[in-house]
Amino acid sequence: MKHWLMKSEPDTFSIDDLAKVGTEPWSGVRNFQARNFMRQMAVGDKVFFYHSSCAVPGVVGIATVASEAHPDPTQFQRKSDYFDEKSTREQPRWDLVDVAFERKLRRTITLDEIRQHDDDLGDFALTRRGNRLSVMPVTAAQWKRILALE
DNA sequence: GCCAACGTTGGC
DNA sequence: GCCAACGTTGGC
Repeated sequence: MKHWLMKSEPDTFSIDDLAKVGTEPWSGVRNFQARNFMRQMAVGDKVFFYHSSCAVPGVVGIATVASEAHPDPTQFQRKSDYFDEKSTREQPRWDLVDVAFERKLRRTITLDEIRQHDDDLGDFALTRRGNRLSVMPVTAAQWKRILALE
């Protein structure tokens, strides 16, 4: 089983939104590296749900991967913000996975806190300078250490 | 294949 | 709202 971190802006889609719907197709990823990570996901993988672009950025919950990667339907929808004219049904460019709610953390493990533990965490995409990836891998050791902060 | 211009992300 | 950093695009 692998571990991941997925970012979401709480104004758009928060952990409470995920709790409400239960399962959400993670549409709208339009970055090749992030897409490739989703292609590596398997059902049952654990996901840190991370709130970005907000007052207190950080890990707010845990989700699980609920489907293999499959084509993101929004890439075909002309009216969608995520429409991609280079995508065809035969050769879609963008995939998504379904993400299922598992639980909210008892408190937010803030980005600030995670940074303070950089030495224990080793190389971590989230705190790498200039990182903008919205989907990234987390090692088992990083998962354990971050969760221990809860 | 280089690289400037542009758009986006995301912390602050 | 600012801006650093980065990915993508497109001209050459």
